[in-house]
Amino acid sequence: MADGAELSRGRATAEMVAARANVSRVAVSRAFNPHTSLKPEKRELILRIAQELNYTPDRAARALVSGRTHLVGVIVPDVCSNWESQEIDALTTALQAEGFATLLFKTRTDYSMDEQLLAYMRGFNPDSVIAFVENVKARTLAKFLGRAVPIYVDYPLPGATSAREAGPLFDRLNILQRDGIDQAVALLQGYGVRRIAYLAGVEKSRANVARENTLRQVMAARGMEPPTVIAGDFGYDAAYQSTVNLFRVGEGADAIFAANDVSAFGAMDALRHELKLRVPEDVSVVGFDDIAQAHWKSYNLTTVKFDLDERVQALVRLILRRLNNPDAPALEETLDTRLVVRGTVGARR
Amino acid sequence: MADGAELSRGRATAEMVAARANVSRVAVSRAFNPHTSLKPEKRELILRIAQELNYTPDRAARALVSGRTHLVGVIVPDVCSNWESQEIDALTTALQAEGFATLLFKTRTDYSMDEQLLAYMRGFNPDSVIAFVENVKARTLAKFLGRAVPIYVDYPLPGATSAREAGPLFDRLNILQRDGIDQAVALLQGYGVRRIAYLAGVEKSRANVARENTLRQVMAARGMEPPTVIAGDFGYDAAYQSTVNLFRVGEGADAIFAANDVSAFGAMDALRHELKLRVPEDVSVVGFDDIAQAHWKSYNLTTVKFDLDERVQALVRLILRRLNNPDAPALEETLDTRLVVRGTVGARR
DNA sequence: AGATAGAATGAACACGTTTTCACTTTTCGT
DNA sequence: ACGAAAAGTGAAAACGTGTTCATTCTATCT
Repeated sequence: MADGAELSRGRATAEMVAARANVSRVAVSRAFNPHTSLKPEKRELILRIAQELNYTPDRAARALVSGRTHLVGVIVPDVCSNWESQEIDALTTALQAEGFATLLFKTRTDYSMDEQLLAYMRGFNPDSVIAFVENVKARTLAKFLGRAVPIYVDYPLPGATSAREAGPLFDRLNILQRDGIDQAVALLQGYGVRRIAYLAGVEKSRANVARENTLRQVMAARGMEPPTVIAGDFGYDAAYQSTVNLFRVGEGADAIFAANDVSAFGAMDALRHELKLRVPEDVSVVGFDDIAQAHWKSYNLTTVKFDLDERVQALVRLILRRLNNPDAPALEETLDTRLVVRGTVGARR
Repeated sequence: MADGAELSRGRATAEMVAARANVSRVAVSRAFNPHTSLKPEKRELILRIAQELNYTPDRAARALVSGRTHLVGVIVPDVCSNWESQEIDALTTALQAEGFATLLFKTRTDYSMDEQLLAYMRGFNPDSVIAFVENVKARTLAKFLGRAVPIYVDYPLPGATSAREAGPLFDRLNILQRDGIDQAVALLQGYGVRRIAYLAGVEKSRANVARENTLRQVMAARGMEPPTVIAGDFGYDAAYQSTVNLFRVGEGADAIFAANDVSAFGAMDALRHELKLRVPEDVSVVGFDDIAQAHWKSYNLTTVKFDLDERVQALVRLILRRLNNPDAPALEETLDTRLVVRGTVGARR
């Protein structure tokens, strides 16, 4: 029963399992790969011995020969931002169930280092990439990512107006913002709101631009004056300050439409605790995302939601599809948004 | 100028760079490894050509021969939980700066699948592991992790009473809860608080047990009756319900000491919006963590803080130290906590 | 100038797996 | 019971890099 080979780096190797089981090293490899032919009892024996020895095929070696790392790179500007942390959470769970793992990278909030970061990430050879980046051109992405599969969420790539045009590597998941925003504006209008202020996110980010433009279109379609825009960065503190300024220095508003829920919280706290105004009796507030905190009693925020689970499922489906079929034509899926009505929109006093 | 080799899998290889630069493949390898001897102008030439060809040494091949993946596995029960998302964020930034990447895994909130998850993670060969797991024994960890370096945060491993005893693989970072909790209790006592309720976290989690025990000890040392304990799970909703029960069915309390900030928010919202009690005039509230939301105006929470940046820096320092010197004796570092006074503790009406 | 130490170099091997390709054994239909 | 088809098998060749080791070149010292 002497297992000829020594412990290599503390881990068992296929060679050692083979020696123990009196089979060839190739048989061990086959035992771990489902679509190969191997006598069932032999496979069983090998797997048992492998378990005894605590053996698992080395992923580095596997990656070297197969070109697959089973890593999915995720780039976000801010893990703490509640929306993104919820997305990362759901994504990690889903990927884990499929035999993958999340490789996390952090870009800067102002999106300034995106290109270097992509190059850095490429070094880890992820099989696929989900990126919340902003200032990167389609061809740069193609250059850096090599054979990896980026799935570019939410917004069109600059330099490629459609998924098709960007080449087969770029699948895309769109969020149709119009429905939810239209429902929100309709609700506000029904309560007699006339002057809406848009509390912006990071100025040139595509999320912010898309939301602001959609809001403008929707309001115009309903015959309303364009919204006042006040600055923000998707964060609480900036939202707080901007809201205070809007009412102290500026002209105020009947309602605030925030670029995301956290901004809405900042606006609400400014209204209530600094400006001594009531929500919604004096000013209505609408958010975007429907993060978990939106239902907390202190805020109870009316907000535009898109279904996170649905989105993550779609993302993982796209990733797996492309990995199994790298040359399939680019796919584009679209998800809806809808308004979740809670307590921050109401009749004016 | 014909570069003899073809494109391999879409990526340039050291062979191709060597051919272009008229040097051997070994020279290319040396150009990318700082502590090797290579004529400066030659290294420069190689690096230039490498950049032209968009070449980076393949990490899978590198990992195969060196045994280093430059991956750090991080296991958390819940990415969304604000404390953990802030930790992940800081950790990712710090690791990125050192040439590593965060490999993220999610365990279940009740910590039930920890062992399988460790085995799964081990398959990816992380160089080091930072785990928020609960029900895993020291020897199981040693078995699964092989040569990887787990750094076990906050709480002693079951089956190993000291870092030393667990063997050289286990460094540890302790949080000294006593100081901050004592300051909080002193503050409460100063305002005449007598009956404190402890709003618990996940029942058997080490974070919860440590906080409850420390609170008991501190209160006993100050001559107070032991706290009433009410159930919780570190989340908002459970905290909300438990607080309502405490005052509707149970005996109430002068102050609530919550296991973490999110629980404290749930308790505050229950007090204010459901029970129509004032904070702090009727009931004082203290949290634990000092997450970003704690300073939001709606809560303005008095809470026990430990410095996240300090902690993350210590963690990364420990990781790098062990990677450079695998056989160094186990190290144990300790961090302090302190009370951050805001507006949720005050004189009773 | 000669001896010598040190740096620079490339050939060969190692890392642990998957895959191809012949080859051998088993299974099945008649 | 025979042949053909199918399934099972192991030797050898990849995959792309880091690391010895013996060799050649260069610069320094006496």
